[in-house]
Amino acid sequence: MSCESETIDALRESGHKMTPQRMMILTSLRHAHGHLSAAEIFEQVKAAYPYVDISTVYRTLAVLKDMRLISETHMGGGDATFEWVGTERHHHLICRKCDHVTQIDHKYLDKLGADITKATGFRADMDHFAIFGLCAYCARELTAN
Amino acid sequence: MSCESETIDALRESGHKMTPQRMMILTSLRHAHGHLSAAEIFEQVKAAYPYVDISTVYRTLAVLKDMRLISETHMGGGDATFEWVGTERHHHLICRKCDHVTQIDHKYLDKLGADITKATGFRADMDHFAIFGLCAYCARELTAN
DNA sequence: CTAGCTGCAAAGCGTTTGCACGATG
DNA sequence: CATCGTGCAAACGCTTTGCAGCTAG
Repeated sequence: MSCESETIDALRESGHKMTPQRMMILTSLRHAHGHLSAAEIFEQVKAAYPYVDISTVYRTLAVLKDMRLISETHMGGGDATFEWVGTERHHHLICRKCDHVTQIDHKYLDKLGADITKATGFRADMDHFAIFGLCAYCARELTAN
Repeated sequence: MSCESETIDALRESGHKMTPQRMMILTSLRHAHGHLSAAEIFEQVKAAYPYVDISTVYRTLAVLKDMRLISETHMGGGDATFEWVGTERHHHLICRKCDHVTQIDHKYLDKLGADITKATGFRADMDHFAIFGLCAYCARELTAN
């Protein structure tokens, strides 16, 4: 798995150790195209390494989040989801009626971030956004009534 | 408290009953300028009506949220916050370093909502947004290092 | 009168923490 | 060999739910 080497180096340089558990959590997040809950990561890792504990997953996620290698998002449901901060950024549109999730391109939010910084000096994290609303289908159905 | 009358009517028309508890939760939310957690609402209501239960607060908040009279936002900390959906909409900028919260005007997000609808048909709830990032002060401090 | 609301108590859920052992660098 | 990470188990805090009695319309 040499494709993870720069991540491993980043961890080491910030004083963290590399363990098989962390390796697998890392791989799980990198190979997942989309967001994973802590429980989903736990299941994936456990498939290959049955003795991992959910607390190890949470602890590793906290480290990775601090290093800003992953992002955490609360999508309305009880649990948080985590996602690798890759190059192609995207954002989620979550329907509050049917819970369907679609994605939108980063370009829609890019300008917003720039505007906010210009106006207030605040540097918004524009990695990963969860926007709630009504999807096209549910909106149509609701106005029909 | 005749200033709440249109809200009461709205509740009645959607088949809900008006109770003293709901009245106070409603008042608490309307008079609060800003966001309140369920626990904060609970405390406020309990001050005037000591026998309320926290579960009543949650149940009422669920009803109000369904009717879109209030909005729910997860601001990073463990608990959700609720806010009256008034006329002047605003959004929160939350610093991930110092946890300082500032507000921005609705106009910055208005166009974003319109763009998203045009592109995807998704009707975004642009009532209340929580945007994470670095505030001007922390951003300056971080780049200085 | 009857659907809906309340208080109470208990459970549920995702998440966090204390501890002693084991692994990493 | 010192430090950091792990598994285990238990605790945690916010939120939800079942139930019997009460209340609004």
